[in-house]
Amino acid sequence: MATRSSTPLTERPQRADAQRNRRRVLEAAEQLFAEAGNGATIEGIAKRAGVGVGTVCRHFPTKQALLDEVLTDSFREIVADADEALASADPATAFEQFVHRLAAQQARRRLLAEQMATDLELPPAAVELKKAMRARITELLERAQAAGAVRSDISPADTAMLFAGVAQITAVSGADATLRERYVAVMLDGLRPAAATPLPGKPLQYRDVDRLLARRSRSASR
Amino acid sequence: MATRSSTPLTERPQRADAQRNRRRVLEAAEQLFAEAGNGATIEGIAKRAGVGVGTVCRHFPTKQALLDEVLTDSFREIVADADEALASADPATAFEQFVHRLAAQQARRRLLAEQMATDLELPPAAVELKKAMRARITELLERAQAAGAVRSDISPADTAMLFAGVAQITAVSGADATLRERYVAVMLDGLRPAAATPLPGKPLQYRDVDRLLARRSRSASR
DNA sequence: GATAAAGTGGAAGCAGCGTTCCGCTTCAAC
DNA sequence: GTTGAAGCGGAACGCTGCTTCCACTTTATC
Repeated sequence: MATRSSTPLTERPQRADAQRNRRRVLEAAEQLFAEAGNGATIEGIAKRAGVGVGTVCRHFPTKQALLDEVLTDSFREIVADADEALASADPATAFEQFVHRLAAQQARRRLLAEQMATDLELPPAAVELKKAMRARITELLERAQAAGAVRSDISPADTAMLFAGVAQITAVSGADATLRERYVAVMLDGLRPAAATPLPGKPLQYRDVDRLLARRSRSASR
Repeated sequence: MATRSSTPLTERPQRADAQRNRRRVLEAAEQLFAEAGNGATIEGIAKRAGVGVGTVCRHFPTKQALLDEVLTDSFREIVADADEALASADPATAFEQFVHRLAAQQARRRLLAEQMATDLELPPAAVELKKAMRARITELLERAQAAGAVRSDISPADTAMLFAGVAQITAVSGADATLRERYVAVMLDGLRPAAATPLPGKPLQYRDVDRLLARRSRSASR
């Protein structure tokens, strides 16, 4: 959706078979990235999509471009999930529902979990979506806190980190959805006001997250 | 300690400088694996140790061998931490103390967190240590549960997974110790009987973990 | 100190993977 | 149908990182 549209106008639309192939590649990439994270190979993606490597590399000039596209889709879906949850009347339910969905997204796309925690370079479209996602998380959390359903000494960034951790470990170990939900539930119990014991340290701010990631990606690129 | 001792007896002890270099390589490897996980390169390790790549590769014939050695050390330390905690009189304190230490180990050695969740192939020495570690975790948890300090519907394997997740996300994102302790504390709150809401699914057993990992490492070796 | 074994550094070899290139095929406009 | 452009596959290329090899240096023994 991003790559193709560098055609201003007065230009031929993409050929039908090309469009079909592009979609196939994207689907294959999503699957393989989900299974193997960044370890998925172009050749593997091409094979699963039933095309040659050349085709993959024309539609997406570099592996990073392909990765960006998949990643952007993920953010889009998370934002959509958040909007759906926000429509719910009950703030507590909204928060819990969203958190389960967030973890599911991250588990399904191992890639996403990896990237959310490590890489800084994001395509412009994804940057916007990430901002939107953060705003939604903040709203969901603050509403739940105002309703007394969630302890007040944690921040949106804390929330994101905590559930990213749970999602990542279940995704990486190849566990199933039930196990993931189990751990999300434990995590949610830890966030209830009733359970709250004083926490060490201060709530994490989003700008701290960005600083951490910037520092890390500068030192060891991997 | 494992590689060198294939010398039965009536054989020269290793030369002094060789021993020194071996230790240096091991230290450098531990540092770099901790920082960059499996992404650390032999050349980087050699450079940090102040030796040539040839030297690294003679002491440790493959990268995996080096990795095994570092990993085995980690397990050893965890078992030692557990023994120390077990010596504590109060089961609740013992459990909490150990869990903080476990997360610290896993965060310090990003490698460990990765391997604990993904790879199956372990050197024989590490296999024994892993068993010992599991036994310790079980004992710490069961004592804490018997004392009413931890909810009874979670298993030792659940515990390991949960804290591995927290440790991994803080390690990968390069967060500091305070933040990690903060999240471990939230997690511990989630484990208190007072907070407990019914959990979906069944407690994870260690044999389930092994099955998961076996399946995963068979499908995508990465 | 002389000597032989042990150890060392780094260049060369090799393998995996992303990217490029080009002759051939397929589509779609006329 | 014909034709030209768009798209395709996969071999070839280059880069990066693990491993091997060997001429040279260091250690320890006599």
